[in-house]
Amino acid sequence: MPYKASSLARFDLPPSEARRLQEQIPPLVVRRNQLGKPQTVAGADISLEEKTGYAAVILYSFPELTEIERVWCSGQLRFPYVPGLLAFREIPLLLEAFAKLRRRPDLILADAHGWAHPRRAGLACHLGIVLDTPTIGCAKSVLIGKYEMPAARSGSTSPLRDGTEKIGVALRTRTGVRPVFVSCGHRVSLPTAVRLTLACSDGYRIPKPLREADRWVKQIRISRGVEKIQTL
DNA sequence: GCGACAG
DNA sequence: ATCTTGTCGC
Repeated sequence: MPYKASSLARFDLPPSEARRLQEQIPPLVVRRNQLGKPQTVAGADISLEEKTGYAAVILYSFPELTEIERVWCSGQLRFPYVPGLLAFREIPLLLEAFAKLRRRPDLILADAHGWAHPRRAGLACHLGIVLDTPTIGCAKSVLIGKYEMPAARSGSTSPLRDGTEKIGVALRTRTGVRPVFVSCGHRVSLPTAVRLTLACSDGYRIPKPLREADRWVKQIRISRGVEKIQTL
């Protein structure tokens, strides 16, 4: 089943226009639960060498977290890395990877922020809208906002705020280890996003779907790099 | 003007 | 993100 089309699926834009496009996103973002009990969850990540990017998506059953299928693809990244515009750099390749998936995920974990973005239009929100699929933003560091360190215990949270607005949470996914930053992507409320992120965590800081996608895509990048050298 | 800045 | 060895600590 193809993904629903979106007028926001335009990524070959100059940074100034990309920012303008992002302003259209917040009103379209659904930050309440609009997902049933997810039966599957996908982790997506990108690895790069020079301008060539590799994207991988691994689909798991939920809540068992048993792998169902994995896909990857590679291509040239046209957009530079600009803080706040990560979506324009990574989403095109991610879309190619998701298109290869035989089954549509009920939920996607993105290695990026969602609502916790200067214009409330992080990659997780953008991807969720373009794919018309529930998404959660799960980032390893802050892009915008301030927070107090949550209690050391796994499961502890503390709000991530931009001024007076709570835009996400710092979440301990593992006791004694620095937190990850969870924010709404699309069709998932913040409390549910936290609950689902914890449900995808298995004793490591990074939730399993993202950790495994990251590990696999880096491995692909390296082996492909060697392949290239040996061909010369 | 200065510092911050997902991946 | 990626470049990189050893090293501190549970």
